[in-house]
Amino acid sequence: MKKDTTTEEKIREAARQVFRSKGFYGCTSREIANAAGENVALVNYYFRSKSQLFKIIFEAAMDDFVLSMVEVFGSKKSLVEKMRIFIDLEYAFLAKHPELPSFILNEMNREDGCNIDHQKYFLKVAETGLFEECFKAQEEGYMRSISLNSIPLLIMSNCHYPVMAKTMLMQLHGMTSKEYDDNLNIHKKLVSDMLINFLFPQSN
Amino acid sequence: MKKDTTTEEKIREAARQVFRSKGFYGCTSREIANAAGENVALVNYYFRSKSQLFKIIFEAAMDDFVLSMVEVFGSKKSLVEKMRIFIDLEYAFLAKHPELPSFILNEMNREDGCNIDHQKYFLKVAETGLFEECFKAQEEGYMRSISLNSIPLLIMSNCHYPVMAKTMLMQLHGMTSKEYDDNLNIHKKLVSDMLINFLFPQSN
DNA sequence: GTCTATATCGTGATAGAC
DNA sequence: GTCTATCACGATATAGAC
Repeated sequence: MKKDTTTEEKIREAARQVFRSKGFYGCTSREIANAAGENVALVNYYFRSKSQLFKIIFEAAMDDFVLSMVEVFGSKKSLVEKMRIFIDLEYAFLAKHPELPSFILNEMNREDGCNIDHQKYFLKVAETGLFEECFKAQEEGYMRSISLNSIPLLIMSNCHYPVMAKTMLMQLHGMTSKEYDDNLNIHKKLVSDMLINFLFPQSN
Repeated sequence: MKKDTTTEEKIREAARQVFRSKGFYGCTSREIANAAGENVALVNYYFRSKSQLFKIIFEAAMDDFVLSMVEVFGSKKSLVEKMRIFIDLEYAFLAKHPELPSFILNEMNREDGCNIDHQKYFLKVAETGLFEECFKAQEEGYMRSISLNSIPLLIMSNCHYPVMAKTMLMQLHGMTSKEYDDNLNIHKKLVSDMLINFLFPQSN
């Protein structure tokens, strides 16, 4: 079924998994090679260096990271609908990629940030017209008049943080992983209601 | 003015600063020694190893982390008042220690988590009686009946994430550090209003 | 393309002079 | 207590045989 995955693909996939869960400094080239079932020489043969390989993985992660935002907000639904759908999709997406928000934030904060042009990714979000649409809705009194900067921040805070803090929350409440997952589902509904009610007051 | 800070204190303070901003794997013993204006031998003379030193710094960070929660929620005010005060104090606290939430979450997620008993810190939060008080308020219809697990999560999401995501937000909106700080202040008010309105519906 | 062997460097930690 | 010198190890990266 797996078909003929090439050595290069095996290494890339292993790097993806290892880098995302441990970060650039948290792992070694050998660890990636082993995870791929290969040796270190091949890692450098295909990708020249650990840094180069990381850069590829990070950029792919940024693509994943902004893709879900862009897809939903670029669609033709009403703003409230988009918001609800986005939160739902984002929770589903993060259930599959729980390490992504921490990975992105941490690696963006590294001094030695790999010379990556982060900004181009965020331009994609702006290009969906999300901000213009919110501004218009605010003019019409349909949406609460708050800073446009606060809107994505409210959404991301309430979608990303809950998955980033999994370990801490399990300790705080003495939960198992299963119990945490159940709670996350309940929490999602709250977040959705709270944000919609706050951002679109008359939609009660 | 600085009085006689001992060598040991200088190293501890340097370690605190470096570990918090870069994490355990993100820095070296020599880097800490240099930051303290001393050499590596002294680091190990006073603290035996990098791991031992880290453990001390991490535990102090956990104290800081839960202290603000415990202080406010252990006080004698009404629940709504506590909530508003807590959010205010938390934003002020995080303005001084913006690296703390990322540091705690990241280091707790390390496999090699230094044999630290995290749980005892979170017991302190539970011991304030916060959860019982919320439960009682819910019984009385004063507070929205949501899972007790979701309450601290809503608060932390909206207090911690905004400071953790500083770099990303600056890129997303093309802001300077100063502009980010101004926005954060505006955001704090929104968060406060949103959470209070959601958790205590009749307090409008 | 793939492997073994190796060069080079930086790291944590310590020995030993003062 | 403090420093210099050094050890032992593991890291990235590459040379060179196959």
